[in-house]
Amino acid sequence: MDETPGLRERKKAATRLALHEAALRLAIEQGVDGVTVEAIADTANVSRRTFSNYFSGKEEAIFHGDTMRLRRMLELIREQPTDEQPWTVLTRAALRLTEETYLGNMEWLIRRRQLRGHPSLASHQVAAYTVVERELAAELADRLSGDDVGLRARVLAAVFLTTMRVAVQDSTEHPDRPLLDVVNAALAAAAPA
Amino acid sequence: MDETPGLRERKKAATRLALHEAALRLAIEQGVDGVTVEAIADTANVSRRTFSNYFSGKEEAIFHGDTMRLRRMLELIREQPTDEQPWTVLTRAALRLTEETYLGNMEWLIRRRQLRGHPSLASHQVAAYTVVERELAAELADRLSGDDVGLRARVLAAVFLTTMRVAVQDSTEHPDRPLLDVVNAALAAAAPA
DNA sequence: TACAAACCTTGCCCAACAGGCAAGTTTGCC
DNA sequence: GGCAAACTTGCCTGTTGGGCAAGGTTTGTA
Repeated sequence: MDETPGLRERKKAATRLALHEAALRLAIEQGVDGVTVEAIADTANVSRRTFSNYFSGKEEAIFHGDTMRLRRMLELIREQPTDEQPWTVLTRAALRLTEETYLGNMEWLIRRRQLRGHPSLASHQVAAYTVVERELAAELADRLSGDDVGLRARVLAAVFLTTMRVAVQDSTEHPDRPLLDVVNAALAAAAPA
Repeated sequence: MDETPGLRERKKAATRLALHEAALRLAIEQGVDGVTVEAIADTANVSRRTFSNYFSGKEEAIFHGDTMRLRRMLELIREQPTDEQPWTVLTRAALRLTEETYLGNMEWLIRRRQLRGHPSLASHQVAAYTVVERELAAELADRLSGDDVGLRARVLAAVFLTTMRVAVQDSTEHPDRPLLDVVNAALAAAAPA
């Protein structure tokens, strides 16, 4: 374990974060279509060309926060014993992640909710969630047995991620209800037999 | 019921279909990135500008086949009695749709499978499936009762559609296995408690 | 049948964008 | 210190989405 992953890596993470935050802020302020990649890059004190080295488009930059959360969730899943019921593992990871979100960078939730009313983003959010689908499926495949392990793992991963996505979406539309509640209810509704 | 929805509508449907087929064929032949919107429009004997009147990008054109299938599935769902278990309704609709796909335009399945190996499309396929999510959720909400009807309907819709998507994806990667098998197995793995 | 309104297609246009390339700069490592 | 790998930047090109307005087509109505 390298405590400090090297200056280069830290700088990259910093620029990526700066770009993400600039994108998110500008998108909230001026609407997604009102923002240009150039404006985002300027705000992050970086050239437009460099933006392209980090993200393939503004939407990807906007959802980098979600991406980081999902990566963290993968960790939480991998940390758990392999002899537990897969859905139990997933549920626990989801709830822990939600707690962390509240304890730590609650910022995320707040700004995330302000994206409400920019519906053109929906498809890109979905895309962000499906990026980790294969990775999660691979992890789950190790925890399954019987027939069709590959397919069942993919289905389980997709079902879980889509449920999390719906929970977050629903939560942005009902900001008064605690996210933890929504996640709980959503997972309960999706729990496989 | 109007048997013939008018000349104008028929022409539009024809153009849309021509664009879709051109997009699909060219994408299979030359790879998704190797095709320009202009080439697609040319092949369909229509101006580049007109393409934009029908689709927002080549990927949307490519997945128009999936979109039509999903619209058909919505019909199959609406046709069913409202006092059945929602998941039963969904399962039945999925199986009927799969049968229809085999009986009628088997073309779809064949060409669809040839898209394997163009992974950049994955996110757009997901997008195509989520377009109908709200519509399906609305339909399901009428068939649910109890608490959290709105959320549960959205979760159910999302879970079902994502399962269908995974089934189709998996089927393109295992072309030897009948699609009906895959759909069955996927739905069984996702069936909620 | 005539005709007006609604609707489609097309060409022209422009700002935005992704990404290849090469020169200059920074970081990692010995 | 010094070299190699990696990163940033500017420049450039082909592609793209979509606004606009001039024509042509379809539809509904009289």
